[in-house]
Amino acid sequence: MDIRERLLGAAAQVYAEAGYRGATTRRIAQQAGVSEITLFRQFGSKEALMLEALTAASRTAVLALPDEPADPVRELSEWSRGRFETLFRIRSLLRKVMSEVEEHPEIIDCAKSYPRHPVSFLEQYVRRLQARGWAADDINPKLAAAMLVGAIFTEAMVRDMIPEVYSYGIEEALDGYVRMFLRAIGCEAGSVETRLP
Amino acid sequence: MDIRERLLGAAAQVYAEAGYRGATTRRIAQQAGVSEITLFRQFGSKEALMLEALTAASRTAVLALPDEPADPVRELSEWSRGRFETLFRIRSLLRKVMSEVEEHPEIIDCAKSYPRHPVSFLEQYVRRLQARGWAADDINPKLAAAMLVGAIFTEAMVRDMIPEVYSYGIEEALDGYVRMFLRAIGCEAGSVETRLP
DNA sequence: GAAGTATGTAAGTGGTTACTTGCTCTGTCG
DNA sequence: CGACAGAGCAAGTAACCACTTACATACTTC
Repeated sequence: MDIRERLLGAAAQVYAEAGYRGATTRRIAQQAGVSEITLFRQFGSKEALMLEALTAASRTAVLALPDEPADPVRELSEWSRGRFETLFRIRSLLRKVMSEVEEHPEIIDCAKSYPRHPVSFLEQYVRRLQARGWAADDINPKLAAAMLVGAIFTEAMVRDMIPEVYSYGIEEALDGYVRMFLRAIGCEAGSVETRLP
Repeated sequence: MDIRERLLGAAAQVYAEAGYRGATTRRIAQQAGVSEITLFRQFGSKEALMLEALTAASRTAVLALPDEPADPVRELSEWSRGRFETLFRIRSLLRKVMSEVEEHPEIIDCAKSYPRHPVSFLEQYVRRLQARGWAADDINPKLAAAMLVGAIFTEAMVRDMIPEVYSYGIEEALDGYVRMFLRAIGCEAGSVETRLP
């Protein structure tokens, strides 16, 4: 593999493990299997390396929801599961970024290369459900989306930290969240099928 | 004020700003307005100081919910608001703890001096709603509690980081969460009053 | 007033950090 | 074969880290 890419990958991994201050150039070079001097010759400084590494690492595509809702339970279950898995996979890196944004605001700018935030995908989906009469009109779509996404986000962040609180299985949890979410927005289990042509 | 307490407070504050590695003994002593030597004479080492400071800082009482539910909307709104304010106030410290648990597992042990976790308070409340027939029986109380608490937690953690996503007001958000939560567990707006004697 | 306690200043310990300099090795290309 | 580019090695820079020693100063307490 290319040495630059090895260094970028190692930088992201070590940063996820130890944060900015803990990600020493020595440790990154060792992880990449190259000498520390090569790191500086390639990127000039630790800051330049970390910025490029985090920008590359935050390029994770957000799963889309169908434009035409057909089976909300299935579609939302799959989407929630994908959302959780993405967040859970990068949870260490996310926790470091969250804790260091105040000190290094520039690191969130490269993480904000997101074209759109997951909440707005779900928000649009809720709007479409409302448009077809499958969800109550007095629901604020943005708030509803934020609630489900927030619950999933918390599972991904906290689950492995306080296991005695989050004792249930993740499958069970996501299914439960989706079911309660649909009830909350007035999209009951049987109501969709009966309204289908 | 006592010098020990000043140092403990300063340690917690600097830790919340800069994390463990960034909370240098020099900076803590400066923040407390004492000399660095006094810090070491009082606590022996940075580690001992930080452990004591974080243990003290995590002693935040969890608001209780009434044993006898009477007005779910009001009771849950007040509880959610208190929960959010607590989390939002210590959000910087929480973010640091979350990002450093993997490296320093001992810091979560002192934070776990919680007698009970907020989720279990809400879980018990949902059980009591179910016992009186105010909530659906097919709802998993622990999951329901985790969903609302997770949504509030996410608001407290992320709100000030990506304001363009969380554009609505926090009052509006908490009210919406409580309303959707009650719908989700089958505790509709009018259903409680009609069942009251 | 003497003794003891708590705090301060000054200076320095060894270790680690990001980063640099000078030189050597190794592979590729003409 | 010879030129050259990219990588490594050894050593060293100044700054910062947690922590220590030696000594002076204030304040209380008997």
